[in-house]
Amino acid sequence: MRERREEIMDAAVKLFAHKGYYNTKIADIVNLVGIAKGTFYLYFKSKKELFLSLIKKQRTLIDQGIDIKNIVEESNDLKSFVKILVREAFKIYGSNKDLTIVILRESVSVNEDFVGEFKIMDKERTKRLKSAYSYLKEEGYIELDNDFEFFYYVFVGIIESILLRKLIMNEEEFISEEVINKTSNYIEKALSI
Amino acid sequence: MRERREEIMDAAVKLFAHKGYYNTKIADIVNLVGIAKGTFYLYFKSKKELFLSLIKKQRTLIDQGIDIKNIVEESNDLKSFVKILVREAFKIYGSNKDLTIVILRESVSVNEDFVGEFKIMDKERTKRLKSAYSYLKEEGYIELDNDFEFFYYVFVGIIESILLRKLIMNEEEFISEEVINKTSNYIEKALSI
Amino acid sequence: MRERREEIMDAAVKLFAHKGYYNTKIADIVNLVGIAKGTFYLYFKSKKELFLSLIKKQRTLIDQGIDIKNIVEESNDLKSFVKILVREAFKIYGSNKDLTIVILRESVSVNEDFVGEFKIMDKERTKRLKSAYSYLKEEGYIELDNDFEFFYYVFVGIIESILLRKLIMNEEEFISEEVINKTSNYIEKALSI
Amino acid sequence: MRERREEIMDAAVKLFAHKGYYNTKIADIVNLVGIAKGTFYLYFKSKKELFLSLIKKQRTLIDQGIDIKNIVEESNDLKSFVKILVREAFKIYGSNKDLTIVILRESVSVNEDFVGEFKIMDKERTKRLKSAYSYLKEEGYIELDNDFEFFYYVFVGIIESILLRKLIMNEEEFISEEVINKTSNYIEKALSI
DNA sequence: GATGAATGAGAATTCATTCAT
DNA sequence: AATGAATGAATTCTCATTCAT
Repeated sequence: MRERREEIMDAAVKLFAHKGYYNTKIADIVNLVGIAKGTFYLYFKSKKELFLSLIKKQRTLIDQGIDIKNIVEESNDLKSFVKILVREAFKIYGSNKDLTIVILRESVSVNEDFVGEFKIMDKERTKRLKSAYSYLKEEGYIELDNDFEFFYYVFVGIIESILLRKLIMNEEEFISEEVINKTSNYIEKALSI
Repeated sequence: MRERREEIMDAAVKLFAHKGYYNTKIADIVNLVGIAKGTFYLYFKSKKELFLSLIKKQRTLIDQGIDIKNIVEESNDLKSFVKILVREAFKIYGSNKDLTIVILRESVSVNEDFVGEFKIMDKERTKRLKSAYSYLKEEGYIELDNDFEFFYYVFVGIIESILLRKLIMNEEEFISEEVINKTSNYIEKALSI
Repeated sequence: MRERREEIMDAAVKLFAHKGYYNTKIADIVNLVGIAKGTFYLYFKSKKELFLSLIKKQRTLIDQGIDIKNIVEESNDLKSFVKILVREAFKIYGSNKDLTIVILRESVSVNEDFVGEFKIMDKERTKRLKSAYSYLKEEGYIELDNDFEFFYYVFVGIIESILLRKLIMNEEEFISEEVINKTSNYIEKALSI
Repeated sequence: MRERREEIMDAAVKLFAHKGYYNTKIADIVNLVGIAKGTFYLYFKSKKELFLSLIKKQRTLIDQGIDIKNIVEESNDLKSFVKILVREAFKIYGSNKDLTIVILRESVSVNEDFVGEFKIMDKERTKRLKSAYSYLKEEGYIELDNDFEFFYYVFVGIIESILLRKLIMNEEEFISEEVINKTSNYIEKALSI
């Protein structure tokens, strides 16, 4: 039998993705899992803690899934770098659709209890993108006057925009080669000299 | 004296922007305005109705502020077109910072009561961007194989990404000429042949 | 121009009859009259006072409309007595339909503020019926063992039952000769030797 | 321990009978039962639902308590029929005094939410009385020109009039043989040839 | 007399959390 | 470990009444 704690997280992710954090009640979650209310509190101190666990899970997934160093080694120009990065990103997000939806949605919202975690998340992403940025610049793959701030906006903005829409539309196979190609093409063009 | 209704909307926008819809209570709003609870309900049927009014206000602002036809007339290539559009967009959003934050944040969330309104908002934006897209294509300013879907992702993704961060960081003068230039540059490069 | 006070009472009666005391709001009343809320309180101390005035009005109408002494003089047997009484009663109630509905409905309900008034109303009716009862007994028109309690139940029960249904069904001309005949026939039979 | 749900209904009936639906607050009910507010909502969706349950309970009681077919079989003339019916009715109502008061009182009032239920109640009563009426006519126990409408008024009017007064006066033993006799006597006389 | 914006006490309802079993 | 009935603080909303203009 799967771990209770994970069962609960899975149910919660489904509900959060479809109804949002505030409209998902503990009652909904335990109903979906098929346990009693009290049981929930054996595994999570509170609804907040559950949510924090989800953020951490997403962090871990990305951490383990995206390794800039690896991508650097595999790529020999801006085009190939961006393409691999986009493919990796889509692969992770696409295999955790509901969790991705939850994070995308709630990360822009403003719950005092979660901002801390989301800031950490953002910091790590920034760190990853910064190392990518350094590499691309060193290699002369992107303009000298290209500053990191906008490098970040282009990457994050385009990818999140696509993710949000494709995931919410619930497109089964949105990580097609075509989408990866197009996405990386546009990003590459925006960033290239 | 300013209209009560607007006073309430202003206070609500401030609070929604900082604490989110769910964490802002009617009590917070009336305290900020300095009125009694009952007074709130003279001007709004409910908290929901207040929020819907805010969405409509944003729609109106954008509707009146962005006129693709005008921009088309004033521009003679992709570069100038994008620049004017970006400038106009930033001007509107920048002069209604809190409202923009509220809409950006809550529009990705999933409140059954609001999805309808947000869908309308998205439809109108799509319509605007489609007419821009048609013009650019007719004039040969963008690639033939550029499809609207990604045209939309690039525009919306980059702009929203910038807005969200700049607004939340509360940068007083984020609509500098430099930001407009950079933003439009990246978008233009992404879209150009 | 009609007296404001009466205008208000008329509007209130209409609303009370259709929606009941609790579901009729001061706002409804002033809207129907076409005056401001404050104006209402120039003529009535409170919603309660308005309602008490209505009860008193009904009392007055019945007081002035039903004169047992008169009916006694005009009748020469149980049949004629009951018939005249029923006719008079229906005439009064029928020409104040809404007010009658209001009183019939609210008199059985239990608002502490009104029980006093309704008790007075009941006392006066009891007094009227008692004098009728005395007369009928003296004349030997009703059985010796007929006690007043049931005499009262028969009269009040049958008439109220008919009134309630006919009024609520909103039968325009419910006070037809036929209804009067039937009603008095049944009552008479119930009471006769 | 008695069922919570029934405990709540019992407390509510007492309060509704004494103070009416509108003057009885959820707070009153839970105080009388000795539970927290939230507990109320574990057993009833709302105050309305609680009231609807009470109406249905009364319907069930009457349904199970009065069987016209049975009464027909046990009786051999109008007198005996009416007497048995009156006795049965008084027995049911008398053993659920408060509930009867509540229903008698609120059924004449005009709450949009309850009219539906009260109409059903009235329909069932009409059906019962109609079958009684048919039987009595077939057997020649009541006049040929006696129409059902007035048959209904006599029965319902007299019985409700007695019930309302006796119950509100809170006469402990109002279902005495004497009251049954008198009541059925009057009704019988009113209806007989 | 007339107004109607403002009031605020009070009511119904929700839901995360607890705890005795 | 598991349960689920019970809790009550917190929240939204209502509406009779007031009072400055």
